[in-house]
Amino acid sequence: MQDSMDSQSPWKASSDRQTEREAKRVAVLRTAARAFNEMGYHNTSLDDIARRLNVTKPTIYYYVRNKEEILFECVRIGLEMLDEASNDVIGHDGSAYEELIAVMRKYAEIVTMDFGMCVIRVGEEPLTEESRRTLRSLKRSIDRKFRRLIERGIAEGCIAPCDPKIAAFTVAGALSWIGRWYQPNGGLSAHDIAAQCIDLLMNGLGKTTTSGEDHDTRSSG
Amino acid sequence: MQDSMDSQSPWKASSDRQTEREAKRVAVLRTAARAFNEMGYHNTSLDDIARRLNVTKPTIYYYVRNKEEILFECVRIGLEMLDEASNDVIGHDGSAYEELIAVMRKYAEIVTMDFGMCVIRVGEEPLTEESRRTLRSLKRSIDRKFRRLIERGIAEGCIAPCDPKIAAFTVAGALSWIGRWYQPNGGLSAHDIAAQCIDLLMNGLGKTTTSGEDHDTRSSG
DNA sequence: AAGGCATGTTACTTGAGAGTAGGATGAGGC
DNA sequence: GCCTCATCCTACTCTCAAGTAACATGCCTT
Repeated sequence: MQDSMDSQSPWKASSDRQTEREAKRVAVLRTAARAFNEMGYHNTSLDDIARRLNVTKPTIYYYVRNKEEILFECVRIGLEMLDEASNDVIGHDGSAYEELIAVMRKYAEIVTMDFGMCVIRVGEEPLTEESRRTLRSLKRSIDRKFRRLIERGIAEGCIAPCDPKIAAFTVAGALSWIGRWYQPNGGLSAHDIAAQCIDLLMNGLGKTTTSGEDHDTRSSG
Repeated sequence: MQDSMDSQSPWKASSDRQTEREAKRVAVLRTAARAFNEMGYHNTSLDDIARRLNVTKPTIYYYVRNKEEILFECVRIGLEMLDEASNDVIGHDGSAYEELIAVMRKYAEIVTMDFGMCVIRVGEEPLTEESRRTLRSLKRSIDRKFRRLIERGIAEGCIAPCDPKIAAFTVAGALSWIGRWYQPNGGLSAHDIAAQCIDLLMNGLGKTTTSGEDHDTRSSG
C-alpha cells in the first residue's frame, strides 16, 4: 500500500507495475465474484466477465490460469476475510459474550460483500478435490474459533450450556443465510438485518422474563 | 394411492400402467435430486443420472422434457413438502408457540431429505424466469406462514416482540443450513440436530435466568 | 532509435454434454 | 397370428463456452 504518486526510481516503477497488475487481477476476481453471485458460476462465461471489464477473454487468462482458479480465489478470499475477522476480535480483553457478538457482526457484514457472498452463494462442486481440501481447512479454522468462543462463553457463564458444535453451525447458518437473500438495494440495510438477527440468536425467539439486563445486545455499534 | 395388487379390470390395468409410469418418473427425479445434491446441477450429466438408473439417456427423455424440468420439479416438490408441513400443523388447536416448534421440526427434517435438500443446495440460476417465478411464489407462501405464526406468537405473548420478517428469515436460514452440511452417515442424527438447533433458536445462546418453565422446548417429539 | 517485455487482440480449436432421429422389443387386445 | 402402442436403445447432431495460437501495440530501458 505504498504511495504510487512518486515514481522516480525504476524500482518504484517496477513495483508500481506489480501493484497495478495485482490491482487488475483483483478487479478480475471481484467482477467475477459479482457475476457469480448474480447468475451462478456456470451461467457466467468468461466472455461475460471480460465484457464487464471492457476487455476480451484472453486478457482474463493473462491474470488467472483458468476459470476454476477464479472461483477458488474468490471463495478463498471470502473465507480469509471471515477468518481474519475473528482474529481481529478474539483475545482483545473482551468477554466471550462481547467477542462473540463482535465476531457475529463482522461475519454478517462480510457475507453481504462480494467475496464473502461467494462463499455462501456459489457452491464448491466445480472445484477439484485439491482446492476443496484447502477451502475446507479454512472453514474448519473459522468453525473452530466459533466453537472455542462458545465454549469460553459457557465456562464464563454468559452463554447457556449447549453443544458448541451445533451451536456454532446454527449461528453460522443463520448469519450465512443473510448472504443468500440480502439485496443491496432492498429496504433493509445490512447493518440492521445483522443487528436483529444477532439479537434473535442471542436471546431467542421465545419470550423469557430476563432478570439480567447487563448484556446489551441491541447496542448500535 | 390405490392398492395395486388387484389388477383384474382393464381400467385398473391401465391405471397400473399410469402409476408405474408415474413411479418411474419419480424415480428419475429422486435419483437426479440425489446426484444434484452430491455433485451439483451442472456437474451432473443426464448420462450420470441414466447410469444410476441402469438405463440410457434417451429413456430419461421419455419421462421428462429436458434437464431443466428435472431441476424445477425437484425444487417444486421440495417446496411443496415444506408448504404442506405447515398446513399439517397450523390451526390445529395448538398455541402459536407449539405450532411454530412443530413446523420447525418438520422443516428441519425435510431439508435433510432428497427433494428438500435440493431446495437448499441447488440454486435456481439454471432455471428460466418463468420457472423461478413459480418457485418464488411457493417460497413466499412458506415464508408468509412462518411470519403469521410468529406474529400470532407475539400477540399471544409467548414470543418476544421482534420484526417477524427478519425473525422468519433467521429461523428459516438456520434450519435450512442443516441441509447444507448434514451427512446421513455422520455421527449426529437429523433428529438430534434439529432438536438442538430449535432449542437454540427458541431460547437463544445467551444465558438468561428464565422464570417461566411452562414451555418445554426440549421434549423429544 | 531499437529491442524487449507487458499487455491485449482477433480468430481459432476442442470437448463435453444436451437433445434428437429412427429403429428394436415386447406385451395386450382383437 | 397380427396390429398397436409403450418403452427403451444405438447412433447421431449441434451448440456453447473453455482454452489457445499467433499476432499487434506501445511503453521503458539502454
